[in-house]
Parts: sequence; C-alpha cells; structure tokens
Amino acid sequence: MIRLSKKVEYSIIALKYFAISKETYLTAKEISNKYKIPHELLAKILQRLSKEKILTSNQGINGGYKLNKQPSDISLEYIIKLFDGEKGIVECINGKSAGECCIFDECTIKDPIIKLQKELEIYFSSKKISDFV
Amino acid sequence: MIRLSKKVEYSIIALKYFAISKETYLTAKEISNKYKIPHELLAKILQRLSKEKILTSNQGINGGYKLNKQPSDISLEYIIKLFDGEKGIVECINGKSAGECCIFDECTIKDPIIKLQKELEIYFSSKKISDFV
DNA sequence: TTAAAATACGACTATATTAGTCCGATTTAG
DNA sequence: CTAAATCGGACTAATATAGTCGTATTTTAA
Repeated sequence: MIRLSKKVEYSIIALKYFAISKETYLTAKEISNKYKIPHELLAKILQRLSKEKILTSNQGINGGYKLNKQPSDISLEYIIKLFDGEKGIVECINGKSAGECCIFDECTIKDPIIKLQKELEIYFSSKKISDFV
Repeated sequence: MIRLSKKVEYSIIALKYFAISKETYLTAKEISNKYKIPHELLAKILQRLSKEKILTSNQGINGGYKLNKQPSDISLEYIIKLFDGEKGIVECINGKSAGECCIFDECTIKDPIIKLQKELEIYFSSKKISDFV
C-alpha cells in the first residue's frame, strides 16, 4: 500500500500529543523521548510546523512549542504537502511539468489519473488531527 | 501527495491498452514503443501480470499477451499490492511486525492509522481498470 | 555574567526504495 | 536454424527518505 513518510507520521504523533497534553509548552526532547523519535529530526519537524504557524514556539531554556491551531483545523493533506511536497500521484501531474511528459499528447490515462488525485486530495483534506485524538 | 510507483503506472497504461485494443495478442515491445516505457521493465511487469493470470501469454516468435480478466475485475488495489507489496501506510502496520514496533504499546495513533489504511484500501479496491478506459 | 537548555537553520551523510539494465534460457513460427 | 518473443533472476543506477552534525541565537536562572 501507499505509505506515509516518517515526517508525516511523526507530525501526526506530535500534533496529537500537543492536542491531548495539558502542558502549555512542550519541548522537542520531551516528545522525542516519549515516542522514540530521533530528536534532531523531530526538532526540524516542529520548527517547520512552527514556521507554518501550526505551532508557536518559545526559545530559550524554558522554551518549547504549543499548538496554535485547533486540531480540527489541521488536515492530513496540509501536513503531507508540507513535508512531502506538492508532487502528483504520477510524475506527469507535477503542476507545471505536465506538458513536458514525452507521451503527454497520447497519454491515455491522464484524465482518470487526475480524477483519482483530486479524490485522494479531498479524502486527505477531510482527515484532521482531531480524527487521531 | 502520495505517488503511484512506475510499475503501477505502467501497469495501468498497459492494461488500459489491452482493454481498448482490438488485437488479440500484443507484445511488450509494441506497448513499450507506443508509450516510451523501458522495454525490459515493461516486459517484467507483463510477465508478472501473466503469472497472476491477469494476462495470458504466448511464447515464441508470434507470441504476446492478452487480457484474461474483465477490466472491471482488475482493481488498483490488486495492482498496487502486487507491485509495491503489502506494506502498510506506516511501517508498524506491516502485518506481522506490529508487535515489533518499539512504541507499540503506547503508540497513540495506531487505531486511527489502521482505520485510515482500511479506508484507502476500500477506495483503491473500488477503482478498476475499466475506470481508466 | 555566565552556563545550560532550548529553538533555528543549513549542510551533510546514510539508508532504503524504486527504476531500470543485463544476461542467459526457453519457446515457437517460418 | 534463426529470429523474435516470453521467462526469470541477478545486478546496477538513480532517487527519495531518514537521520546526523555543527553552529548560531535566544532565554532563564544561578
């Protein structure tokens, strides 16, 4: 089957933990210890989520992150696009590169593939962090 | 977004071509030429589909493949599992390896992830080659 | 004012997966 | 017998993902 990247998986784990946690601020170290996620990797993920305003961060010795959005407002679609990029379900459907595909004109599966992708996007958009809580 | 592997993509292209083609037998070379798919790679894909009885094959100089199933009986789910394996949407959910995951007991996203996977499986099962024709 | 512990950021390396190739064998019509 | 096809496995190349490292900055508290 199709697989979520570790970045997406770790994001879900972390965001769920933020969602259920009482503490206002949580550190990357705390979460990486709890879930055995490589610290440096999780740190970058949280930094990225912070840059996207999904989390807010405090620097300094008592710093950390906290949720800045409702879990029901954070979709899987958003997280996947954030970490895995906007790439399409097949190489062709990469936004601008469609015309570059060498069989583009006679490609017979283009339209149904685009439909497939749209349906998956709708599905992943409908899945929110709150569905994991 | 989530991406189909080339093997799956080429399978869809080839199977659709079988579905719409008048010829009874088509060769790997013919299809690989038409769609600019590496011949050796497509050959292996067709061999695999043949082994699965989705195609039937004739060896020898006038050989080739033809469809052995209705396009409406060949699901995307089947093709994906065939070429990409049974791996789950996350590493944990690899059939037997679930218990091996080091955070399995306190993994908090297990159930919703399994639900996600089931839903995707149902979705891909519902997509047939006939939907691409 | 200094040390410790956190975020921030970018470059780098390692690993795994996917894509594609190569070689040799077998089959079969002409 | 030969050409052209399927068959099957081992191999290589390319790409993508996962994870690491080093360094800077911020902030609190001793």
